[in-house]
Amino acid sequence: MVNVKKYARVSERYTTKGISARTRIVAPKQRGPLYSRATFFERNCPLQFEPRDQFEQRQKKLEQIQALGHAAYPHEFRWTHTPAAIVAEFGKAEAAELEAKKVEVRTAGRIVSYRLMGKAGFVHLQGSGARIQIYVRKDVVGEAGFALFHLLDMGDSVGVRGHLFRTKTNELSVWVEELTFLSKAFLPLPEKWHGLADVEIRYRQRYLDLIANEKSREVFVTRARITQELRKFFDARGYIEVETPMMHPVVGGAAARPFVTHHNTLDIDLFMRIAPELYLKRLTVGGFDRVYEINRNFRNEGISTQHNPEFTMLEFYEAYSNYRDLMDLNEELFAELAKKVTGSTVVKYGELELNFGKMERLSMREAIIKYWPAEAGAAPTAEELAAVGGPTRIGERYNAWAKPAGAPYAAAKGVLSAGQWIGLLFETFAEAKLVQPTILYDFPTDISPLSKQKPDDPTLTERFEIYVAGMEVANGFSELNDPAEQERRFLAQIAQGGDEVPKQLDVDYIRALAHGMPPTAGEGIGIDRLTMLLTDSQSIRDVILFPQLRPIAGGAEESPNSAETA
RNA sequence: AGGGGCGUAGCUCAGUGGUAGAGCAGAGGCCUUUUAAGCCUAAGGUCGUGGGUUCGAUCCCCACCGCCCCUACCA
Repeated sequence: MVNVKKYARVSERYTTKGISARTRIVAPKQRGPLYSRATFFERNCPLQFEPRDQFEQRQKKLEQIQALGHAAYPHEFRWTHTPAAIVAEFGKAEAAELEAKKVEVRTAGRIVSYRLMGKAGFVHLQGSGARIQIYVRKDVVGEAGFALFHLLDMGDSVGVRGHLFRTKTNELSVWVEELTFLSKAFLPLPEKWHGLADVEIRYRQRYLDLIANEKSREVFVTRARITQELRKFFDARGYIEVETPMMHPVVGGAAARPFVTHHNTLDIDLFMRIAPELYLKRLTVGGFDRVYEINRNFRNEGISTQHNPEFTMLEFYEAYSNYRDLMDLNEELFAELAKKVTGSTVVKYGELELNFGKMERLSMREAIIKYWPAEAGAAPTAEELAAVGGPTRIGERYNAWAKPAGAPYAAAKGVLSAGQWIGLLFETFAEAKLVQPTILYDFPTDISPLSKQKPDDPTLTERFEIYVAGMEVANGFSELNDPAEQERRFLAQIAQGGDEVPKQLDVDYIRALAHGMPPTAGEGIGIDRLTMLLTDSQSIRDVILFPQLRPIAGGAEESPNSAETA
């Protein structure tokens, strides 16, 4: 709980009532102890943030800046160079050259270091992802300009006009002739050389993370480049990008628990989508032969370093192709993407070096044979895995060893079909072994309700997944386009029951298939995980700007009247 | 959900069963080429919360809360 009495006492000392209405700030709610309501005498800035002493102090400084004749919140600053542009253009220019040219620049940024030395001072401005030092002298900017300089704090935004030079220590700097106040920071920046280390604040107040941690900024710039390159890749191949509904009357397209929401006027429950798949395939029926969507999916499941309740997926569909065509396309896509984004097809990921230049291909049955633990006895053969009742026997044989040995146990929920056993065995001991980019193909039909069966073996489908660093990053298949078979599989799923399975038949999807869908291959790629791999991030929260976190206990619900009623 | 770790000044961290420590940030002063600028002064803490043991708890014990990691479901 907020210590109301303490704040009330402080408030009497530092009243902010002289500040004009225009200086009000609108700020996000924070955890309880970090903010409170102003007292009756401080209506101009109703929310008070911690640290209070600086919050008050800096508001007073803004008043003084206004008293010097500056606007509290100027509307623009015309610049000629961003800090990054100065560094890029003149980073190598020598002192004599700069002196001769006397390059005039106007640039702006946020103050990230501030060193005042009597009648002069040095400041670093951060903007456009770079830093440029500025040098402010009293005898150059004048009495009024230097008074303004005195009232600046770390975190403030300023603009400067001046020329470039190099200091004694040879740092490229702006010799400031005119200083323009742009915006006041009432709250301090994160600590200056440890930066912002508190991961919770990094996620909750991402803006601070982006200011303080260059690595974090780079991750999100890279993320933007990834989606940009993906769009280029598909656009160049004749695809069109679409947006399909995020609110679905019937869940489908994946096995996952949905979020439920409600539409008031229609008075119906809607499901936040768990996959765009069924809508995108309706579009291939409609004649969009090559179509993709990059957007959010929502799954009401666990949160972990690899799972966020909302995550971004690229899904794409290509008519007249099959899953082999997609495998080839993926090899090209991953290699090209890695190269364009990181500069190399070999990418560092933690302790690993991932080679996107080449993808191993392995069928699911081969993976089980290959990664079968040697201690568990002789590995099963391909014939055993294909035999009637084979997978069940193999699963029981594995578990008979795993349980006493303390190895990962293949915990079957209820009675599993042969295909379910294959999938379970793969996940139990093989999946985590797929470190280098691997295309794992030929999934059992039982666990692939939307994939087309193999012509020579109806127990298997033409489906593959891509694994990297033990993580599933993509899932694609030759799309099942036989409406009768699709209906049979949906009904089998519904009969199977369980939270993760659709409970309702998507009749319109079957009808769409009944209008005839060309042979089509489709795939989904997890953009968050892909970004993790290409930015060397170990947690999905490091690649999602505002990851879902547990709400702050008490804080957000703090009574607006608590200070007044205390 | 189960197991492990962490929680001390605004930040990063020391520390002790007997009145709480540093650096940085913030305030005041000096300083016209600094860059972790420097020097001087003062200020800043319900040691996560609640119980218990004790003459006395920030420290020991218990519970709870929050965050992180691992495992389970999942992409």
